[in-house]
Amino acid sequence: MQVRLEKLDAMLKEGKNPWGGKFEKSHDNTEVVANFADLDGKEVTLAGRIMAVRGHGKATFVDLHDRTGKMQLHVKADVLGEDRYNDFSSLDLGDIIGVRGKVFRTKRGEITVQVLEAMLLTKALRPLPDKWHGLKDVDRRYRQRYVDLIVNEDVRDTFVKRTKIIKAIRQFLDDRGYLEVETPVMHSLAGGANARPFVTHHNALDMTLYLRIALELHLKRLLVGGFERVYEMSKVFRNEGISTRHNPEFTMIELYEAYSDMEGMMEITEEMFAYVAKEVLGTTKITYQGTEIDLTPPWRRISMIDAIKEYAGIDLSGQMTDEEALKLAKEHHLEVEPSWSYGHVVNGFFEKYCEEKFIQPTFVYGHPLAISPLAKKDQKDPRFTQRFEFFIVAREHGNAFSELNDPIDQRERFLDQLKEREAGNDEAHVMDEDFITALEYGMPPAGGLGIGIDRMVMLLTDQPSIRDVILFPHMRHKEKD
RNA sequence: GAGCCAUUAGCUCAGUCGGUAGAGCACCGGACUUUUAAUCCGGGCGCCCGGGGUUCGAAUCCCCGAUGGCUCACCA
Repeated sequence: MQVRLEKLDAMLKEGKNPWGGKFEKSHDNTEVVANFADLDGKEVTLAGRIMAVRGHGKATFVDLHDRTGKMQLHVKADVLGEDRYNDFSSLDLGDIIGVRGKVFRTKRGEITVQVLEAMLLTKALRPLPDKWHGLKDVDRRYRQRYVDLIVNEDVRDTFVKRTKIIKAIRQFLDDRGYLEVETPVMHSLAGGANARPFVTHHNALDMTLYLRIALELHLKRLLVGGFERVYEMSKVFRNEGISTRHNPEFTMIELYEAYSDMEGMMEITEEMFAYVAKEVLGTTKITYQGTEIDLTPPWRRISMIDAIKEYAGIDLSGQMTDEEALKLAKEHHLEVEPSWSYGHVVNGFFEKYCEEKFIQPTFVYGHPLAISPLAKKDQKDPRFTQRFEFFIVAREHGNAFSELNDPIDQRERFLDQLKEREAGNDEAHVMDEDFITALEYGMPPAGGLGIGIDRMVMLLTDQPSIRDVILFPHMRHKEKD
């Protein structure tokens, strides 16, 4: 860096501008390669970052990278003249330059641009990481993602794919008549999910606000308002632990469709995954961390009670009291909370014995009422709801239900949640009177679905950690030394 | 929050039994006009994550801390 600062000083003294300005590119690098037949022998202007230099005395080869890829430049003293050749030679790896030159093919067959004119557009003051090993230090890769992106091509590819995935989801829903909307990020009540919120404060109104933990309750208000198909794909925030599958702020899509139900949401889920995989990867058969995953619809469907029967060998289908359920939990060494009822025990067994089994895409439906305060009851067995979660590579990717639209039932469910909260569960839902008022105006029967976008991107880009699909993941504040 | 592991040159990594710090790439100087991890010759490069301790002597052993990774817990 010291040497580069000296070079910068020298340039400034000579009256040269190391920080550039507008530069007209005639082509991107890969366009030159793609259109070589037409461009052979013609002039082009290119711009990008110097990523490799191979000097041969009075001639030099340079790899110039732009957003599309690499182009080899050939720089010769007898073309540029001695002085300007020497100027060029003083450039460093990492510098951003613009060039004008003639397209040709080298003896070795590589399409190359013979440089006729070159100008420095930006001086890089810091040296790049090792050209061969790249940047591996995970801490720095996440904290200084810009460096990661400069040197690690596969990282760039992952984030380009992420954007394509999100675009394909929008396309899929827009084609089905869905309306994309924006609802508030700051809520006076953090509802719609079981999670602890981030808390902030509005000074002028002197009121506590929460960053949203879900999109649910506002989107359902829009169903009341007459938007029959809506979705929002955006950030939500949960004040919880960080892991390879959890980031405190993450991207979620929730969609709601009037006159649909849980089964309609199953169809839309499997079709959406298949559509997106096909658009972005060209296939519905993918590999995740060495395991073949087949996203082709239809996916397996199994009830939660049947799953527990199959994988834990425990039959919870019969009528039983909360005490009996808790006793059963104890016998199987399932850790329980004092506030738990039958429904929590069912969920506990499911999480302990079943979740890890669902490698291939699977809908698990029929969640207990106690853990599903916003879902319609199962008409045949009111202990359960018309709700499903779906699992791929043993990870929950999303959650859906036939939406509860009975305001009287909804009020009771909220009251039950408040009891849980009083019993010590600080993630239980809060009462939202305005939401109940909205339901009282009439919300059409509807199916609703939420999908964790980051996990979906992990799956489709074969990345092991959520931090590999979030450009700037949350990191602990590094202590200043 | 708990356990285990890691942290050494700009980057990727070695460093044996505790004895004055090493390689490749990058960088600097030189040679070289079709190379592509170019090659060849020469050179400089260090708060060994931080702070204590043990020791004649610590990158190395011990303790505390920071940051990261993995696993677990939490979290649908």
